[in-house]
Amino acid sequence: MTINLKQLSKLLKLSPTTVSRALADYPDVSAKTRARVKQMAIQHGYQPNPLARRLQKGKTETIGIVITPEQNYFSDTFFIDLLSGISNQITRAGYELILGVASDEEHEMQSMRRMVEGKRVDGMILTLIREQDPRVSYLLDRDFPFVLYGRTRETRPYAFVDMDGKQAFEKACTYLAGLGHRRIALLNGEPGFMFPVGCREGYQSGLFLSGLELDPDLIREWKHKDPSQSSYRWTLELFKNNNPPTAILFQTEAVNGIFKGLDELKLQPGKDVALIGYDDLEIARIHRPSLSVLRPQAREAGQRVVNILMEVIKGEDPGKFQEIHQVEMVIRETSLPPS
Amino acid sequence: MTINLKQLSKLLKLSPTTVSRALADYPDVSAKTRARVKQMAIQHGYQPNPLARRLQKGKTETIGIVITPEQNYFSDTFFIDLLSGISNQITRAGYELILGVASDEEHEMQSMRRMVEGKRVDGMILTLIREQDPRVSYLLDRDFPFVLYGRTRETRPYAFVDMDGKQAFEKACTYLAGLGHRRIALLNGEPGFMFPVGCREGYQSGLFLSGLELDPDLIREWKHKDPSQSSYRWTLELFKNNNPPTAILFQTEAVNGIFKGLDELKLQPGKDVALIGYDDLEIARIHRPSLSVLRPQAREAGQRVVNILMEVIKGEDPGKFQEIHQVEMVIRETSLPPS
DNA sequence: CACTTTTCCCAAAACGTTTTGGAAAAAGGA
DNA sequence: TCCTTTTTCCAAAACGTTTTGGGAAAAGTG
Repeated sequence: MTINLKQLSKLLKLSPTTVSRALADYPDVSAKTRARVKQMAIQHGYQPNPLARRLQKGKTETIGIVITPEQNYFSDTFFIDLLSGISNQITRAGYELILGVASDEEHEMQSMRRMVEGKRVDGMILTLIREQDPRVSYLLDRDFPFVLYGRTRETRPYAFVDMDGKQAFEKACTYLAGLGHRRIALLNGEPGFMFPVGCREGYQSGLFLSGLELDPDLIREWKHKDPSQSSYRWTLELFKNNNPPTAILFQTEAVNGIFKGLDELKLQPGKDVALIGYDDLEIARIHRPSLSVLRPQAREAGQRVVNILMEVIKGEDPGKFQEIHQVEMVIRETSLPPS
Repeated sequence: MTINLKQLSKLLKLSPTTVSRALADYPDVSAKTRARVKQMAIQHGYQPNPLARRLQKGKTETIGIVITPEQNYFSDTFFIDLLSGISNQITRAGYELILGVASDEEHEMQSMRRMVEGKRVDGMILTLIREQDPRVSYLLDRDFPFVLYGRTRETRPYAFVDMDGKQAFEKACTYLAGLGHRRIALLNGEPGFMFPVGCREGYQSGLFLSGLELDPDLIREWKHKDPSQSSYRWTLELFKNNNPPTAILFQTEAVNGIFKGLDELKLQPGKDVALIGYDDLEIARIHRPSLSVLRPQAREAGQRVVNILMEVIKGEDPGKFQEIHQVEMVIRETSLPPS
């Protein structure tokens, strides 16, 4: 059915060497034969066998990524957008994306080690980064190429693409303060992960810039394993306060719980309590009133991650690639002045 | 760093042949040397280079899958559960899962062709199957191994694992009728896909078994691209009926729109309208009242898909593998008798 | 014309396995 | 003991590429 290099070269009455080099645009094959080779290759639908090529080149032409189901990041459009950017860029480079699905931290590490130590990939992409992330130290220790989507606490240089969560939350916070809100709550992601750290920094800095004082009673953290339930409980909690918030900042993942809590408290989202979420999930656009959000460009970030990883694989210094992307704020209907 | 077969055999003062055969448990190597070889292999952490092995064996040891972002199947736990079952089973077989992300039908096909014609995979897994699915005919035409999660209209024999959507909806329908509901609506998935076909059949058969008549006004279809919005509109529509439903069957993906519609109509889910959804998504468990659902076992299905695919790759007749899995019904709080 | 340079092509080696087809050594049978 | 069978090992080939290291022919130079 499919033709290989030897057969193609026989057809052309050339050596496999020349055919290979013609297809790879080496200068030491004449323009005429190159054209002839390429034409014949197309005509017979020749494609070099990837396995043979990779073996010879000593490269797997493959990138690995491991996801975890608990990772509610997977919910809705955000993660799939990131993955889409990653996948498309990898395909464009002629590479492959191999996927591991791990049920917990231990299997996550195990899956990654299989890829790395089994010589199954040239590089790794990591998401949902923890403050202390064993995956990062593992890869740094053996000098294996990788790029983080996110950041971690690590002094050695490494490559990452991250969203500017700090600046985003600062922007949202000062925006709300500018509308007259003085009691702004933060329903943040779970500690241990790196992302909530930036959110909190931005929140604090936003309060400070607006001349507001930080009240620890207005900060709560929901659980990754169970965003809706935990955020529901914390919402009720927040309003037990005798000086309750008039606005809440949060990750959109937690929105169902918040809506539910507010509903139970007979508070109308947007009207009685201003809301701004991080991530523009479907529910944010659908809901009435529609939810104001901070919108990271996941697709673009995914593409950058891959481009950077390719450079790192080529041997570039990972420390050179540390990108922090701006996050846009989309004002919809849940960010009005306090009533 | 890592050792290869030649180096290992030198260490053992054996030929590469013998070492290779010892590790593969061939009977023509003595128990003693086999033990010696294995011990040394473990000690040095030897792992055969997958590229070399695959090239020699003429197998990629790789399975491909292509997903699309619109595929709101991706939402929440369902699809990730399926993927998790697939991934784990593939890993167990020493294989790899490569992932394509395609933005539309055309790119979906393109991505699959790259995998198949580029000799990048030994088999394909297909999800979100359409009634007429060009992917299926493509693969059948070139006799390439594949397994469907779902079914399609195709006379040639092929392997699939599917959920018994028909039986599930029949069960839900008769259950509701048994409670006294006489006006049961179906908010079904988009035509063109295969899945809603079974749902509708089950719905009709359930009505029939309960001695109820089918009213076309009680059947509506939401759009894949926009489940919430379209189901919201259809919910409002359903209750404009001068003989409105007292119960709705639907796919849980569409639940947000339904809740919203009912809310606007001042109807309480579970109390004024009974609801049973297909798929046990997080929202179904979280919501108060909690949603009664039909629960497919996605993880198990994923594992079966892989096991079957392995058989088909070995050359077994695909027609032998056609599995329809039972779907369990979970009664929670939204399936009460009519008020 | 004789020499050097450039252009164009190729044979052979290499990548790291597994498989094929023996062959030597040991064991069994008479 | 001699012949046959079984056990245990291995050299060489193969998988399909790319790279290495030339080498012959053509073109340029004086």
